Amino acid sequence: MSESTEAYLQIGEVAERTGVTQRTLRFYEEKGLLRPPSRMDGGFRLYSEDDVTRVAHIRRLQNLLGLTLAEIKEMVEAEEMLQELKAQYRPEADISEKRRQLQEAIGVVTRQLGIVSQKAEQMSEMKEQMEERLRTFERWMTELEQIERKAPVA
Amino acid sequence: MSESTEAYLQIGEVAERTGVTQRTLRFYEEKGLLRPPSRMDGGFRLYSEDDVTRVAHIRRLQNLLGLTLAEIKEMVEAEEMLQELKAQYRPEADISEKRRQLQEAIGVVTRQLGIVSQKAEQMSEMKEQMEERLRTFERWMTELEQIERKAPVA
DNA sequence: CCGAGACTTTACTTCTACGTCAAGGTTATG
DNA sequence: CATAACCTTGACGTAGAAGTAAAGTCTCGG
Repeated sequence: MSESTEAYLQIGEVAERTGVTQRTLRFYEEKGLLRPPSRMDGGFRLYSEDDVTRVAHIRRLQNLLGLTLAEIKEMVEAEEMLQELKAQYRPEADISEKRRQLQEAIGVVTRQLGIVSQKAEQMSEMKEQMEERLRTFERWMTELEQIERKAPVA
Repeated sequence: MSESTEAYLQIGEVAERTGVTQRTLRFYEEKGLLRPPSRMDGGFRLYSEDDVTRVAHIRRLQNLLGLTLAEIKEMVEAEEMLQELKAQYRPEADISEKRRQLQEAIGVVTRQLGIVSQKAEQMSEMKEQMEERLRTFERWMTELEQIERKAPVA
């Protein structure tokens, strides 16, 4: 096989490399989170490295931000737009349309950034609380040990 | 009614104050996330202020960290332990047992802190990436506007 | 050209975290 | 003591995010 040009991956490999199941990959495709990949003549899906990256991204959005797949879809579509704009940045056609797209992309990212910032902040707060709690525990432990030293277990 | 001594709350009030439904409160109880509250003679649940706090805590763990209720239960049980230790800190009985409990609590909190720290860090990373992305978008927008100024829309 | 293993779609199932009645008991108040 | 407002348990339903099984198709190495 020509494993040189672009190194396409079958679903099994993508699954292995991303840590999700094949079912999940098909599911994401079905839900519009992954663009339908190209196919071999026989119908086998052929993914690109970009797809692998995207899956990783999706998972991070899920795990870190706890977004639903519907919400993630929105985010992913903004990425999509970015890619498109990047690609066809030369053809100077229809600038006002590009402006519109760009404006929307900025809106989406701004909202997302808001979410992330807020969560990040709350997270830090929580972290400090837990550190404080841990210090308390450890102080108690020290005290307990001192008591034990004075009056050892029978 | 004696609304003086401890100000117990019925499930409706707790629901209102915590922003979750009554169903959710019963559900959390069922799942062991909330200790079964005391009851009136007729069977109505009577919650304490502590319960309200705990529900808020549970919700934060859900929203911020995206933990499952099963995972949250573990965390909440550590809190429980903390409360217990705090309460019966005077009776000097069975110090080695207390030590054991304390040690376990420290372990749990340490693990939790690990999770939170990691997530917080990843969150910051993500935030920076998004800020970077946003700057890129805005730079492009500026460029587009300059182009438009030179060659206005027909 | 053939068989093992990878892949396809379709369909049904599971799990979590509740929502939504239903039918009836309790409490506070006029 | 009536009655509205509140609560009880129980049972069934649902949305999101996949898991699993079935039955058939494709690919590739030998």
